[in-house]
Amino acid sequence: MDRRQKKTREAIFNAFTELLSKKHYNQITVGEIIEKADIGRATFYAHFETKDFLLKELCKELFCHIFDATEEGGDKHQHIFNCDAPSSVILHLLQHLQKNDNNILDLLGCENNELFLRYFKENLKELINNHPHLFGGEKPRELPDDYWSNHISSAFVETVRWWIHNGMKEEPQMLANYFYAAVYGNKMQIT
Amino acid sequence: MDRRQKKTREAIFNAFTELLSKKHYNQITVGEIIEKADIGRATFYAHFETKDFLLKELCKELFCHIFDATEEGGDKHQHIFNCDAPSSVILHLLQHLQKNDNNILDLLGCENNELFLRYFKENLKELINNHPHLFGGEKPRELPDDYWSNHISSAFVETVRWWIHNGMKEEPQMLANYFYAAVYGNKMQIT
DNA sequence: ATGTTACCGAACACTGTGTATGATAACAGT
DNA sequence: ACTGTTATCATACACAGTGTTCGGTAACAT
Repeated sequence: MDRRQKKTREAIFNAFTELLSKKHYNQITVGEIIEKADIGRATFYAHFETKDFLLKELCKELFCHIFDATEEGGDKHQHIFNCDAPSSVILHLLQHLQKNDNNILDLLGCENNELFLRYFKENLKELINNHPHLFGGEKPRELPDDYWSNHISSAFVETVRWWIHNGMKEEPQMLANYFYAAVYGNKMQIT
Repeated sequence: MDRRQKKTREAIFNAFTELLSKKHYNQITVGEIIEKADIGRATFYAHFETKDFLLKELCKELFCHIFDATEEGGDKHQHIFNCDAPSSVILHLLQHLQKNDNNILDLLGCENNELFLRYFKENLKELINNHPHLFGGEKPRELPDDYWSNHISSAFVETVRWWIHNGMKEEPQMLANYFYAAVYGNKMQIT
């Protein structure tokens, strides 16, 4: 990719991220973005069709980043999906969030968090559908698969939301325990 | 309240609701609303400061309607909060939704459902905080109160979301069982 | 050296917002 | 029935934001 393209794309993302952490998405104008990114108006529209597309691209990059970095130098995608201890996947995710790479927390903590959490949940649900034991635990017999994957993916996202909303005082370890206690009725403990 | 005011307010709500069921909130313009409601532009702004305020008012009315109508001629607010069988509260709510008073389902089913479910969840959570046994069941000891109320209110809203998204094929009775199985690990059954 | 491509800046048409005005008609109280 | 109040209307308006166009310039790849 052309060095210039990469540069402006980066500049747009940075400006957009910074603005998102300060004000609500709806109130951010393209004018503000290009001013902060210091690029021309036409250039912005050459990269992104609309503000909505920019947001979607940002979400995609963030989500990919989270799941790529979760495997810290391990055997690539195998690590997270076919992990020996599925119960530690959630721990990995939470620890990764805590490190705040890419300023993800700024975005999850601000008033725009709905935007990202929604996107996050949808992808998470899909992952769970493809890898039912991603988070370990057993589904109660009488529940439809889809209901259950929806339930645990929302439970996870809601755990994160609660965590952030309360100032992230708890350690990831504790959070993971909360999650398992709420979802699996305390039948599983992380050690 | 002046008969004229009531009329235009009603007209605005109806027009807005109809538009919401057809297109996304962000793409609805004040112009469309006043045209469908057949009122003057200035009149709209005499009632609602902005489109956002209109939405908030609509949410408020819907939520109040749901919780008022849940007690069907009973002993007023006592009925829902101090119910003999707390496990039937959720059943009441689901049955009420199924009846689709006020076209609530149109709004929950359309692409704007995020808007309403979010509002619904927040109020539900507050209710649960004030009436911990609204849905019955026991909280696992080690969980903070707030985490738990957040968990079950989201679980309920997510149940409704799943139901709607899947065409509402299940009976409220079945849905309630799903909810209790997921949240309380099947320790409680509605009879 | 040359052709390609990204960027700039400025201008532009267009859509939507929220406000102001003066006239009209429905309302409420006496 | 009379009167003052108030909600509504139609129109016009200033303003902000969107997305496009175009000719010129500089960075890029070969």
